Amino acid sequence: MAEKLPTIKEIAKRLNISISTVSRALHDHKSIGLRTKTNVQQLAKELNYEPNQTAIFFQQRKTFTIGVILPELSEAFFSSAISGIEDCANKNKYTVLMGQSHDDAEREMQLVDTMKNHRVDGLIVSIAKNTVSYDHFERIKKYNIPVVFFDRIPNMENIHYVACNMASGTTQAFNFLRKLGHKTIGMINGPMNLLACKERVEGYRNALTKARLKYDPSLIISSDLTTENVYKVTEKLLSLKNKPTAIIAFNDYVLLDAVQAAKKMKLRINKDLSFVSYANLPISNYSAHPPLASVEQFSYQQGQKAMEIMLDLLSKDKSENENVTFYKIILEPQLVIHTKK
Amino acid sequence: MAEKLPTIKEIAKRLNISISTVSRALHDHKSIGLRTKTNVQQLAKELNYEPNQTAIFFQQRKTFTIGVILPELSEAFFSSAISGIEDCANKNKYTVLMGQSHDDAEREMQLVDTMKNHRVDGLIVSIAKNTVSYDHFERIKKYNIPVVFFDRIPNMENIHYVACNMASGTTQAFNFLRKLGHKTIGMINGPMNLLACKERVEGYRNALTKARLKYDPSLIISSDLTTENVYKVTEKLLSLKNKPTAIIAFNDYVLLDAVQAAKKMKLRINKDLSFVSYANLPISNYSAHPPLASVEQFSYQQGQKAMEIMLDLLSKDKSENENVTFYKIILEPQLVIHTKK
DNA sequence: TTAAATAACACAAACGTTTGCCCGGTGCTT
DNA sequence: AAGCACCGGGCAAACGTTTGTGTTATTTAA
Repeated sequence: MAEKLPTIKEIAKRLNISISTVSRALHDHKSIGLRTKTNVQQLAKELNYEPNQTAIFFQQRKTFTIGVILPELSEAFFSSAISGIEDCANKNKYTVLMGQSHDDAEREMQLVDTMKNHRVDGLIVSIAKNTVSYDHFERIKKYNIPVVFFDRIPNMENIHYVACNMASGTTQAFNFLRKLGHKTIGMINGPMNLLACKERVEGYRNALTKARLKYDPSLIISSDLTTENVYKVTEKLLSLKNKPTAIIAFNDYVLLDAVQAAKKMKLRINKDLSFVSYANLPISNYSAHPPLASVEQFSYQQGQKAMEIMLDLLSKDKSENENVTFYKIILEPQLVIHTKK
Repeated sequence: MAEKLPTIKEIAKRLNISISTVSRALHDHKSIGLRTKTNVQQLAKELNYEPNQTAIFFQQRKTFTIGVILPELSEAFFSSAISGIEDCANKNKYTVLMGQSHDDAEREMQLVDTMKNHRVDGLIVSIAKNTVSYDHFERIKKYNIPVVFFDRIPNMENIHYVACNMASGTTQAFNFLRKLGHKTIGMINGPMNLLACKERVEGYRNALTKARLKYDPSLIISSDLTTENVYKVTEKLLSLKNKPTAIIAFNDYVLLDAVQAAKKMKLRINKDLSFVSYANLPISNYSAHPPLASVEQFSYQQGQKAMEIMLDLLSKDKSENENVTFYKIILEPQLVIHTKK
């Protein structure tokens, strides 16, 4: 036990040949004779030789590692997304170094630095909800480490990203509720520094305009997404003179809290007040009060797509990267209508 | 753009001093004069110098990286666990390299190899449900890479692990149902190669013995945990002559499927048939048919504890590791009784 | 038969750090 | 004045691999 791991140097010594020959033999290089080639490969098997990746990483200036930074793994949306990332990475010989920002901008910064020092080949990020400064992302681009964002996109120019068209999703949700007869529709939105939140407003207003309805700004409230705040915001919405009969909730988690708030106010779900939300997480299938419909955001696919973009970026050599066009992949979300059981 | 990253060599050249002096200056080594120390550090800032971790990893034979292999990140139990691992790792300057086995033993093997080649400092694993050969784990131990298992523990000697006492959890669940008046209690168990499943049976039988009841083996059925199989197994249980009035489900996901199966058979949940399950995932708080109680397995804490053990293992030098005693941390699960809303 | 091509391998540099050891100079003690 | 301890710093090896450039024989073409 605790034996030294075998190296090509060791193999070379035993076979009395040079290190470079061993290296080439193991790579099936054509300039090595069949005889020595088999000798080397056989001895390698015997010794249980495994190349030391850290040495290779160092020498090749490439780690075959992708850093993934996201807010919170316990959220189904993100665990599903990283699952898509990892599956795609794994198929292409990459591994995933992961870190959670816990929605803390400071920690996100540190993670970016850590990953940079680890010399990840690329970075896939879904930003923290309170990230407002993007210096750390600007910095890392200088290091020639490509960055691909997904779902939570910062407000930056010239970035690669994949996201869902939340405007369209919101419009779908809105129209769905309209068709059910709802005239006054509220929305619990998220922090406005997230692109997706701006898009939600956009989609909401588009739908209004198309329906020739007037815009009441008080019907859209931004929340910081904490349980307490969602309660507060929900109560606020339901206390308006122009009181909504339906609410579009930021996501399925927010929905759960909003439902609780509404129940406390003695409202009957699906009678006095209906809900639609985003994400379409598995929980909504089993929930006591599922939303009437949910905007599916295809988290797994978003992760997968982000990784595919990354692979493409990495396959091009740096010179090409200079004036590359930026990927902006917009997936079309899909309103999933939940049938009553 | 695409500038060469600064190295200590570069700094040395500019300051016309030796490389070793730069290295020591940056580490605040006492044998370096204050003058040169500040010079070096200042220039390092200016050039935006960052040490090349891949070089350091290589040189130090240590990567400050922990490999984590688990079945499925989309399962809340595991995403919560890895969350605990990552938080603990991050606090201690470690990063997490992660891989999903998707409950496939073959892939698990590959991941172990990949991680070994990446020279992770340690490995934390929750095994795939169909893993029966443990060669890959035996092998990696030879490489002096410590392995800590959690939750899904293989049937091996001399391993470190942290798990919940499922026997005790099952006994708690059983007694809870007994007190509610249930006489015939079924159990949907998982694959018997998992230690936790054996323990479930053990806990079940212990409770029976203590209550001086007879053991009916047909009331415990192993499932492979797929939706179809859970349906099948549930139907089988409910078709017994000695038909259970309550079922202990393997976990909250299995519960969901079992409930559906029961509903198809026109049974009224909580009247004709009651449920208790394990894991206590968030979904059970919002579910339409939550279990009467759930055995909390503290996934986050399990992950955290596993990482703590790992840190301890890594802090000891190899010589000590030879005849180290093996950590077997057993967390006491807690039956959480769900109050009716 | 001779020059040229090729096959098969060896040499050594390079990747960026860390670290044990060495060395010249200064100040202090006897 | 000689001995000593330090202080501040340089030299070079080592970590394991890849790869461009020799260096030989041996074969091939002319």
